[in-house]
Amino acid sequence: MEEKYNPQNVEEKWQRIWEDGKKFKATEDKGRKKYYLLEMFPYPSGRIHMGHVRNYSIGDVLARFKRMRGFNVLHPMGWDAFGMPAENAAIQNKSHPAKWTYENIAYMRGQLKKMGLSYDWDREIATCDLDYYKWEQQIFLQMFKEGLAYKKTSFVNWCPKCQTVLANEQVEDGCCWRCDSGVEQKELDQWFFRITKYAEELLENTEKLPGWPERVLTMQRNWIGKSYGCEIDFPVEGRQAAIKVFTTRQDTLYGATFMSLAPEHPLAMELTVDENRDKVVEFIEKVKRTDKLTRTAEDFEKEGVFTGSYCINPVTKRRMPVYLANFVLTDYGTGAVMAVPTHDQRDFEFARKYDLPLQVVIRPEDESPDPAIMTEAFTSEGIMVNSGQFDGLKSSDAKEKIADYLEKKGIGGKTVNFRLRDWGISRQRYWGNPIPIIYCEVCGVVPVPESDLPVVLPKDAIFSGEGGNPLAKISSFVNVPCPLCGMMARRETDTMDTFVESSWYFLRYCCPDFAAGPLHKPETEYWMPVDQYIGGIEHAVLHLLYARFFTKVLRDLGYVDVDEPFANLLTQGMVIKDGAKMSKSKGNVVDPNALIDAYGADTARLFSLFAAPPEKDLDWSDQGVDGSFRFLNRIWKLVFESAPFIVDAGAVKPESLTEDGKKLRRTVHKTIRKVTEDIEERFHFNTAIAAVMELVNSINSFEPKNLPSSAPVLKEAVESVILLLAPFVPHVSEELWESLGHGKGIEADGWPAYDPAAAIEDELLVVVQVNGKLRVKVTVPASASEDEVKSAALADDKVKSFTEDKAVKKIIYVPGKLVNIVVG
RNA sequence: GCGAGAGUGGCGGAACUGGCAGACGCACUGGACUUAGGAUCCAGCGGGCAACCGUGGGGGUUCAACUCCCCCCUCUCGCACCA
Repeated sequence: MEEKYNPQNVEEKWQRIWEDGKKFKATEDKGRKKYYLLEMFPYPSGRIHMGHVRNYSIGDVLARFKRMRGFNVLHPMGWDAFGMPAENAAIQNKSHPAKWTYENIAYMRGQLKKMGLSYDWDREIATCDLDYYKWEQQIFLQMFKEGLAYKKTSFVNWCPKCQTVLANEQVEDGCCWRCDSGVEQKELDQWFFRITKYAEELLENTEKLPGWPERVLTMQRNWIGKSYGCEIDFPVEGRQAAIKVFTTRQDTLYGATFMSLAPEHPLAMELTVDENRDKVVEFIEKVKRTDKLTRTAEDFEKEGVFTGSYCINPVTKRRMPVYLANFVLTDYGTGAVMAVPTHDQRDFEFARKYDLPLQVVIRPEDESPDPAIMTEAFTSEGIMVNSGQFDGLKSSDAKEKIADYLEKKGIGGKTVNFRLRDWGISRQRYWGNPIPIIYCEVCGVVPVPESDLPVVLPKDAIFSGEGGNPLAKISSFVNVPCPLCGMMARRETDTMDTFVESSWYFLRYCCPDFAAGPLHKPETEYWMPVDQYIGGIEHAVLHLLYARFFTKVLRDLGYVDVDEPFANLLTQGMVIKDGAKMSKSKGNVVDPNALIDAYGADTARLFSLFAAPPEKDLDWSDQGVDGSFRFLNRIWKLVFESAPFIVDAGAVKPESLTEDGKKLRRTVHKTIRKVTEDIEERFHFNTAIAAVMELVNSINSFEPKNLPSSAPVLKEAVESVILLLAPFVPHVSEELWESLGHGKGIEADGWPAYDPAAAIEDELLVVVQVNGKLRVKVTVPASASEDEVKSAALADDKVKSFTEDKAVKKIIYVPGKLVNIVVG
């Protein structure tokens, strides 16, 4: 053992031992309890950043901890490798997305290995590998067969110059982020996954995920958005047609004075009378030119246009003018809103703007609002008025009664509505998984036969950045014979959303080499569900909901038999520096490479775990890193200096311990308990590390170290420090463990055992309060009775000075902790 | 606007079911060792001379509140105006 801690030597040595010995290879073993630990896999953007360091350090603590506890741990890593940045880089560098991606993967894999993360690299997956995405095509075909993948038209943000679809984040002030042209709404034929079929189960199962943070579940529930309401038919005047409306406020039905349709509503043009046609067309065009982002912005002005038609309120028989309104969304409900300006704020503003009638139907307990002078809608519950037979009821009761009434009259009825919409997966991009579909003029939409899979992404595309999807310009790819009739047909050139790959990669990790299908049941059955999933909070809804959806689909297709993929979820906070998220534009990025070169991976890991609990944001501090490095040096020195005394020492004999020895041993076992609980139950690695630091401080002040009688307890203390630190700083721990004569490696020797007998206190420190204020602390024997503790408290001189000449009213006693003397 | 979360020393953070506010670390101050120190070791470190005051602000419940309840303020994150 060297006198000085040299992280580079130590880390290289142990990383080689781990890799050569395949120490982290996971093999199914029914005789052992399995633990599947997973961190969200990275996008191969080029280099790892501090967020990765943090995420993977957190995961590695748990992986190593569980292995030391005897679990059969699966801890895999891979790459979410399809996506837009690769394509952009190809355009910029006149290169190919595959080249860029695989180079990045190679570099980043090296970086992760230098972190000493305990992955089973034999299970590595890159989603752009044919061996991965071809199975996804098979799953797609099965979903198509089941009606879970289907095609429909929908509106997208479209840049006319780039000839490409834009995500909301690529639209800046209504213009394309790249060429600055005005963005339009374009109707495109797109592929969708029918996630709404699983809306009910996805919602219900949120109750069965106790290991998920409550706030993530809340966000998912809100996203799915189940609401109970009514569908109501409003007959159109002078026609057979009716406008169907969804509402959760059927109690306000008698106050509906006009109708608002989404501009995309199928009846919009049909109901427009000739003399209003120009204005309506102009309005629809204007809404089409507005991108989704702007349209949903807070300060977006509510505007509309009158179609010239009327519908009839089915209960009041009032004529209701039919408007198109820019704030009504075609995707939610039925795309039509019965407008109740007195009791809905948006309708109120709209009515004021276009001078539409108001009718109050709910009033507060003690006043009667006057529509003429109202300044805002009354949206709370109240008493029904102007509502026929329902007058006088509480509005909450009227909801139920009106729903029943509508059902009886055949005008409408109760219904359940979900906010959740089907998942659009079509992307007009090259670097993604091709959708295995062929369009034949005769046979129509033809799925590629499974025997013809895979549809290989062709290499020979040109990345000019102009004219849309490069795939569509490869004629050998596009022009293929129809699998049914053999006539020339056209291949689908859309690729799948990259969220599809990340929706099932955790299943493929169970059987990454299986060559006969996407998944192999014996392995998925053994490993699934993921016992602990770790990743950023930004995935609280989309990725985590899609992965849950896919798991249910694959269950119903017979591939897996779990309902939920992730038993426990830990969402970690961002890495912050100088008050902002680390980013190139802010110039506050700390490069992991530089950190590891200067201090070693153990220090990088230790600091990122010690500076904050995982779920909170972490404030980066270069000085804090120094502190972590110093701590590892102190440990090194402690082991180096105590080794001569303890290497040959025997086991502790509790009966022959000195007072100081007993005290040190008590600290050791209390620390073992605390660290175990902090890791296992709370993921509070920062306090676990703090506890070990305290133990180290106790060992350093323990004297004498050089006597034979001290050796056993000193040995136990020092070895406990090493073992407790092993999940956090594995390299240095292995080295120190070996230097004390242990040859098998730390994980083989296991997690230290907590001995309750060794942690028992002889004496207790009891806090004495007078009227709730701390006055003194008294030490009593651990065996002292309640009366003895109270007497000891009252006998104290300082306490006496606060209690004399006052009557003791009451004494509160919290066993082993506190006495509060109430005087008056 | 809706939804979710957070406010504790100079800083990061502790305080787990209401029971010692500030563990642990950083920074800082003083000292030791020293040719030297950005190394190491020792000591101190919320404010106030003190009584006391202190967990964003104001009320409340309680013997006791960072913790529970009500009102307000500030900050962060997410979003698909959710009828």
